[in-house]
Amino acid sequence: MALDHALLVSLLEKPSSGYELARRFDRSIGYFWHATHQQIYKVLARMEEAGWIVAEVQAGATAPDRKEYSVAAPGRAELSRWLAAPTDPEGTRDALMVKLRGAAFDDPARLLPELEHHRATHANRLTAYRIIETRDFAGTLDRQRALQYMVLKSGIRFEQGWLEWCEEALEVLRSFGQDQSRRTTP
Amino acid sequence: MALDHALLVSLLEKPSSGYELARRFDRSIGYFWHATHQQIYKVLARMEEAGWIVAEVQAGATAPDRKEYSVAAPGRAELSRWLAAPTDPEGTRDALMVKLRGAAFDDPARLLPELEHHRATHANRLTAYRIIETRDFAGTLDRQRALQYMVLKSGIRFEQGWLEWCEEALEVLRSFGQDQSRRTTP
DNA sequence: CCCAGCATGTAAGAGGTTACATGATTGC
DNA sequence: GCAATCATGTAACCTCTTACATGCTGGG
Repeated sequence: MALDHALLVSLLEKPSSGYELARRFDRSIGYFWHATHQQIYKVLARMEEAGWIVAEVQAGATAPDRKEYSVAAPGRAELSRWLAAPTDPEGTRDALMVKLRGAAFDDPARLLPELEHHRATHANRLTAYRIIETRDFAGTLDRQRALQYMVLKSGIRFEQGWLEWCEEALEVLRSFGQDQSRRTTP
Repeated sequence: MALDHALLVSLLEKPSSGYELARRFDRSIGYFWHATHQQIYKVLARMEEAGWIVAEVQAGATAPDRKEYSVAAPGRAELSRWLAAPTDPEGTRDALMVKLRGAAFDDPARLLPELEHHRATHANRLTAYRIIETRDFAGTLDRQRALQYMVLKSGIRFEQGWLEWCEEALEVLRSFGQDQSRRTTP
């Protein structure tokens, strides 16, 4: 149930419409939590009914009237409660790892494009993060900035780790290319 | 739909009952993909109906008869197809990052126990991986072993990154402890 | 005139979690 | 006798994804 809280934080940072939130979940916030607009609208409606957020309807300007949500006192209280409540680190679920172990029963070389694609993706993300780092987090930071920077830093660390691992995995897979045996269990 | 494939790989590595698979998903396989027994039984039933796997019923020994599943030709074909099909690196979803950004609107010190818990969890996992590493992956490795080792290495890299990041985050949070202002937006 | 962007949603289905349910065997 | 382990599942519920649906405004 953490999408609720991600939206609360997002709305505290800046009151927004569902549409705007959806766009932010495709960029900045999306780097550590992603969600589609369908999900977002549903959760916003639920939270409004619960009184966690309030909508200010801005009529006239747009086709369906724009609704700008902001966090109400109960929403703030709920966020505060959730912040102090312990959560276990989430279990990993990575299809690529399954594929690697599965490659032992197929031709490992078929994974090469996949791994290269992953490497490229992680390299791109790392570059994007580095740009944000120099642009937004140089010099002295206030408390909010410092916290945001910690989040960005986790992303940087993470992507760099992935990148290095991809290189290593590619080397290992390529070293298999020499021998022509196709399966370990034919 | 990747649990199907995780189970196929697992059954190729060793034909098993649903119960055994569930236990392995709580340990070795669970390090990169977790699933409950309820899920596993459902997917096994579906895959058996689809002809991907076959069950050998071992009657008599246990209360509900034990069913040992192994992968049939169509299952192998499906796995092969999936291995070559591209998948995007999955989007991150980390509640801890949401909490960090949320802490700017609350007392950041309340996150300390959570972060310490995370640090401890990642430290424990790292230790567990290191033990597996020395025990199972020393010396020369065949192809299957080399692939498994790559998976383990990603886990090690990952946990080490988390660990270092946790230390860093704890230091930053503690540095806030000096000033007593409670909220950025009161 | 058309397309991109803004803005809202509904609906069906797949996947995942939590709780419930049963029953034999083995070791203490 | 009791608890742990082996072994199978069902049911309710929630979340997430994918597809569908509508309609205005502004720029080229």
